[in-house]
Amino acid sequence: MRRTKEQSNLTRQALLRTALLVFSRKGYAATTLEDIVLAAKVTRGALYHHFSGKAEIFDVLLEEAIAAPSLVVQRILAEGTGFLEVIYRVFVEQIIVVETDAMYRATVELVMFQLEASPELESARQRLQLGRRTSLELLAQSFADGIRLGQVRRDLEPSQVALMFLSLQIGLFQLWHSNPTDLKLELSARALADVLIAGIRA
Amino acid sequence: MRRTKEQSNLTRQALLRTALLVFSRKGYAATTLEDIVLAAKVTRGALYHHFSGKAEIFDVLLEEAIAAPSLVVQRILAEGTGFLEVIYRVFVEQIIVVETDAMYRATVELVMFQLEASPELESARQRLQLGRRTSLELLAQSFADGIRLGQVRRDLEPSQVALMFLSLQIGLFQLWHSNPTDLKLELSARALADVLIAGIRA
DNA sequence: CTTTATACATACATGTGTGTTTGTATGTAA
DNA sequence: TTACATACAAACACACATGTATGTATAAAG
Repeated sequence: MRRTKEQSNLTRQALLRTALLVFSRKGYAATTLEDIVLAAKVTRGALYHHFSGKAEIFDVLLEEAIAAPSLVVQRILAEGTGFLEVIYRVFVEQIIVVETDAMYRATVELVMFQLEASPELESARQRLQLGRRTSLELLAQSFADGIRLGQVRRDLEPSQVALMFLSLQIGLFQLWHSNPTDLKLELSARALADVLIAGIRA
Repeated sequence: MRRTKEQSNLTRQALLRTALLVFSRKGYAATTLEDIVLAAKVTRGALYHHFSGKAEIFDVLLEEAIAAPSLVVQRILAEGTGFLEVIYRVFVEQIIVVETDAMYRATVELVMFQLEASPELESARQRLQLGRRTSLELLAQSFADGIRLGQVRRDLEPSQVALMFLSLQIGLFQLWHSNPTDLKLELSARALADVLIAGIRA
C-alpha cells in the first residue's frame, strides 16, 4: 500500500489541484478538508502528511495564484509592437485567458473573491496587495513611457491611467463572474479597451 | 427586565447595525453570533428572538444593501444638468459616499466581498445579479439617450458603455479597498471619470 | 388588578470540523 | 535480507458554533 516517491508527488499535486477548485468555488471557510480529500480521492491522512493543515495548503495555492497574472503580462510585453497596441493586447488577452483556462480562472477567483472574506488570511492579503502595487507601478511606468512617446495625453497622470487600466480589468471580470451567461467576455473586453485607448490617446 | 416595544425595536436595530459591521469585516462564515451579540451588548437569546438565525439576519441586511446604491443614483439623476456632466457626477459622487459614509461602505463591502464567497448565499447572489442587470440596463438606456443627443460617440454600443461605467466603479473600489492608504479615492475617481468621458464623448 | 404575552437571558443538546494519534503496509537503504 | 523511513488510512479527542428549550421579569391587555 505504501506509494513510491513519484506517486506521492502526484497525490500532492492532485491535492493542490482539487483544493484550488474547491476553494475557488466554496471559499476558504466553507471548504472542509473532507471536501478536498474526497474530490482528490484520498483521505485526510494524506493531506496532513503533505501539508500542515488547511491554512498551509491555501497558502501554497495563493503563492502561485498571485504570481500567475504577471506571467501573462510578461509574455505579451515580450512581443511588443506599438505602444497602445500592446496596452490593448495586454488588457484583452489577460481577460481571455480567464475565460478559456479554467485553472487560471480558479486562481483569479481565489484571489478576488475568497481572499477578502476571511480574517485569517491577512498575511495573504498583504502579499496580494504588494503584488498589485508593483503591478500598478509597472503599468504607470509603462504609461509614462507612452506619454514620452507622444502616444498618450500629456495631461494625464501615469499612475491614474494605470489605476484605470487595472480597475477596468478587475471590474469587468467581477461583473462577468456575477453573470457569466449574458456577457460575452472577449467582446466586452475589446469594447472597453477601445474606449480606454480612445480616452487616453494623445 | 422586560423591555418596552420601542426598546425592543432599538435592540433589533442595534443588532442589524452591528451585524452589518461585523459581517462586512469578518465575512459571513467567520462571523459568529456571539461576535454580533457581544458587540451589540445583548445575548444570543435576543438575536434568536428577533431573527430566526444567522441566515435571516444576513438576508435582511442584504435586502437594504442591494437597494442602497440605486437610491444614490436616483438622487443625482433628479438634479440633472448636461448629460455627460450627470454621468460624471453619478460616477464620482457614488464613490465619494463610499469613502465618507462608513455604513454605506459596509453595505458595499458586504455585497462585494462577502457575497461571492459562501455557497449558502446563492439566493442572495441571484438577487444581487438581478439588481446589477437592471442597473446596467438603466445605464445603457441613459447612454443610448446620450448618443441620440449627440453627446456620445455613435459607434459605441450603449450596453458596453454601461458595462464600462460599472466596471470602473467596481474595480476602483476594489483596488482602493485592498490598499486604502496610498490611494486618494476622490481624486482617482475624478481622474477615471475624466478619461471615461474623454473616451466616449462624440 | 389579574392575566397573558413578550423580550429577553441562561443552560443545554447536537453536529461538525479540525488537528492528532495510532496503525500499517510497503518502498528504500544498508 | 534486515532495518528503517515513508505514505498514507483509520480512529479519536477536542473545540466551537448553531439551534433549542427553559426560565423569568415585566410590559401590555382585559
